[in-house]
Amino acid sequence: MPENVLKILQERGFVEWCSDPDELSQVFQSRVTSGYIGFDPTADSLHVGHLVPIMGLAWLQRAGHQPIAVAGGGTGLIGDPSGKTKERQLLTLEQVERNLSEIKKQIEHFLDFDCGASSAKIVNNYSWLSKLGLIEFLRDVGKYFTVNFMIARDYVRSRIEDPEKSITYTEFSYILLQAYDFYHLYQHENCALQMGGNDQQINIIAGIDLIRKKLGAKAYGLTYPLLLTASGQKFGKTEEGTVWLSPVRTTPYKFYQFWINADDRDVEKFLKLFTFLPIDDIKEVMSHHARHPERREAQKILAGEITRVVHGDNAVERVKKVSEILFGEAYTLEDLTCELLEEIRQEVPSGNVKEIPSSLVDVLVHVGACASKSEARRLIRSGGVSLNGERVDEENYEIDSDNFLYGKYMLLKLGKKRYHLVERG
RNA sequence: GGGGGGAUAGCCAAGUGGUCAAAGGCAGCAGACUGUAAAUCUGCCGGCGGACGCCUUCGCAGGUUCAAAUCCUGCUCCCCCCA
Repeated sequence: MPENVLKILQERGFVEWCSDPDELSQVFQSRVTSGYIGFDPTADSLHVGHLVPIMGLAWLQRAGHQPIAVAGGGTGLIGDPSGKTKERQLLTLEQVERNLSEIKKQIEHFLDFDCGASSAKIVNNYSWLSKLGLIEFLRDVGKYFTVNFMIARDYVRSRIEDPEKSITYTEFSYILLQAYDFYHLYQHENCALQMGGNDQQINIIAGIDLIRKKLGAKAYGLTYPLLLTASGQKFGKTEEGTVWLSPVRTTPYKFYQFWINADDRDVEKFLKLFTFLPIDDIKEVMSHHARHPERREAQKILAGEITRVVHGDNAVERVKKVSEILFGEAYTLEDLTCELLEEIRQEVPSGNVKEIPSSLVDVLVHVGACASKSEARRLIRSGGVSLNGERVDEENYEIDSDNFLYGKYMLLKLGKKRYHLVERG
């Protein structure tokens, strides 16, 4: 018997808005229900910001319902103007396809595609949107929306009123396509629920309206809260940029570190949103954490759980070990075994250098750790550089063979958290 | 159309002929302290070079001067007031 997943989602902080919570709860309890979320194929990888919707789908499945991930292959060719102040660059068909195949692999880590009635599905809206004729579209979809409704939206109106900005017909039409998606899925996949970020509320409502007007049927919508960190930053960004799920874009080590660095005030929220731990377990973790916040137990569990799902068991073990050494009590040369260095090499920026300059300053520049010699000197002078675990206090430090562990590795630390491994090639 | 004020480094903001690469604040970087935190304290903070030096900056373009962010001329943009 399927469960009322709405209750679970609410408990875990996934629900910002729901079109009809009471009725939707009934539906969840009475039958296996399909719900979908759209993913924009604007990049070849998802990032941590996408984890909320993905986890939402995963919970749906765990409660016995069917998750559908809709890849926006068609809508991605148009571009959602929601929350955007500028016209977007259109993606080419090839770009969209390439991005989609990568994104699909990432989603597959979270969803089961072979478990009977609640098997997950990935569909590409290009497959139906591309077949839609213009006349047909204007008569069968466009007729149901007034321009008055479409320009009432703030971000549309602001772009209409500001002559500097303006909005094209293409982007203006976007909402109708998304509404049509929902309608199509309702008909062909029996999908009665659309979920999305809070900025998607109006687009979802448009779909619900279209289904009601054309089919006289009832569909439901649900939005997730937009995440901000406790310190007011947009969730998912670090100084170095977006935290991606792709190990090519963000190494598993950096990914793990991102979660380890979560603010105490955010940890509980994150554990609920980004792990499958039962609420009671999370409560227990948090009560331990409250007694000894300095141990970062909650962050460690959070980081371990998510990294395991995204990057796998092996990666977690490796990344934990590397983190322990790099951030543990001052490590000594003996700790830096050859195997460990091999692993560190995979997790931090590293470079294979043929001809090693003789001065540390030059190495720092050569390896790309510092932009100029002046910058390198400044960093050394202020005590921010250490070599194989020992601080360098000499501005003109000269490199020699002894600095290379096992004859080939040199571990540089820049500041508190940046590492760079130089490999002699 | 008339009158007044303004444009300074990533941002805010002093400076009104030399001592100005330019006070102060914020942001940023690093160190100490910590929990790989917050707060606090210290140093750095236009660029480059082995810290003296060189190069590029004070809206733009010219000019006066041994010397200009500072004076003069023209231009561009912004704000306020009067019509």
